Amino acid sequence: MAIRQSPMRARFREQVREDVKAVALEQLADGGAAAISVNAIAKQLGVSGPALYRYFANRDELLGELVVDAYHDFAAALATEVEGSRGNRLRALATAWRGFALAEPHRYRLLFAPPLPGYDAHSEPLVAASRRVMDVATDVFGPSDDGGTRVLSAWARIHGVISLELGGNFTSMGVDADGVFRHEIEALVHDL
Amino acid sequence: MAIRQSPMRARFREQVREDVKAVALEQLADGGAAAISVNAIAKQLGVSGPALYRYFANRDELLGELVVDAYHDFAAALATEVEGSRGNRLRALATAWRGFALAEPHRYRLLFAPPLPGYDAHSEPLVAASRRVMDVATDVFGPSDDGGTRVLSAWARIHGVISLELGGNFTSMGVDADGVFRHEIEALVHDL
DNA sequence: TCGCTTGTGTTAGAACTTCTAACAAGAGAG
DNA sequence: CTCTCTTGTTAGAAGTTCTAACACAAGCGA
Repeated sequence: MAIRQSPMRARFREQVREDVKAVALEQLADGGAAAISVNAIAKQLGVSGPALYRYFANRDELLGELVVDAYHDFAAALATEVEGSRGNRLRALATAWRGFALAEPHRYRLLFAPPLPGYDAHSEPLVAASRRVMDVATDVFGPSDDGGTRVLSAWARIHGVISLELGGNFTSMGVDADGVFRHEIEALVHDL
Repeated sequence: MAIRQSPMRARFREQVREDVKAVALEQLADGGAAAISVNAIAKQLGVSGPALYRYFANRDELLGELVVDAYHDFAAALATEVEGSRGNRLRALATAWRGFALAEPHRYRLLFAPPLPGYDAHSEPLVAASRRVMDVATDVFGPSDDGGTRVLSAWARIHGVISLELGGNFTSMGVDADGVFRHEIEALVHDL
């Protein structure tokens, strides 16, 4: 089955897949990854349950595609912000980074706290997708002479504050998240 | 119902709750939070399904207790390591931190990437539990004169590398996690 | 135009899940 | 001994993912 020679069919399939993912993103936005239900998506699209299994092998495949998409959008957001920046590019990178994380926290979590039980961070499309983010970062920090340690260190520092902010660890102890983030970024800029 | 005057009864209840949580931790260890099933726990304990709802109002309450317990154990692990340290206490803190995260990654994730849909990071017991971790950190970094920014900054940096390591972002791009962590810690020590 | 293949939808249902309701039976207190 | 409180049971509702079997429409070849 599924030789799928007709380009019309292929286009249609792709369209349906996009629709499914769009609804899944809505469910992700309010409720998190656990709230994504194949059944509910089908109902909202006006089709009935198992129809969607013609387009996705299973729920995990759908989730996996959301992760890859999120990586792409994240990388794109970083790239456009960095390229359109007139001032310090590191500051631009960090700002865009946090902007994405705060605008779509559940989607950001998808990248760094994968909820998939049998999640494999080394799978081909995932590594390729995450490399795009690395490329943007490497572009900002210059070619890595130390095997990427400097880039990853900066990555870790940016992600660290944001991760705590998303977890609510700042507001729960009455600390100004904005202030901590700015402080951290200035320290980062200073160190480079 | 449930005046629960008898201390024997109370002890028995507490014992059962501990047993339930112990099995839940097994399921958490292999499979993550999503793999925790009330039904499966009951089966493994030799009782049948809904019996456990006499001890936990629902699955979320059980998950919530696991989070609080994890916070306590995490704080305790940090405290004993820091106190028993002869050398640099910051290094000891960071080492213990990473040790806990690598030994029980799913449990660590429970702390910083809560999987509960209606998760409230500001709930009383949660804030209290996380404050214990803060106390240990504050003890290492000295009294906070800047509203805790310095402590949280260090917290963010330590958590940042570990979070990326747990996510597989290092190995997937062929970077030595050990090296990045050591580099980050030395930088942190140097900055203070 | 006839028929055949391919794709896509349907419903039925298996095997799970959480969780409620009703009931049975044991333990402790008076 | 009795009465109440607590804890277990089974039945079942409502939900989930996902498979199997079936129906139907579209497009292509003869």
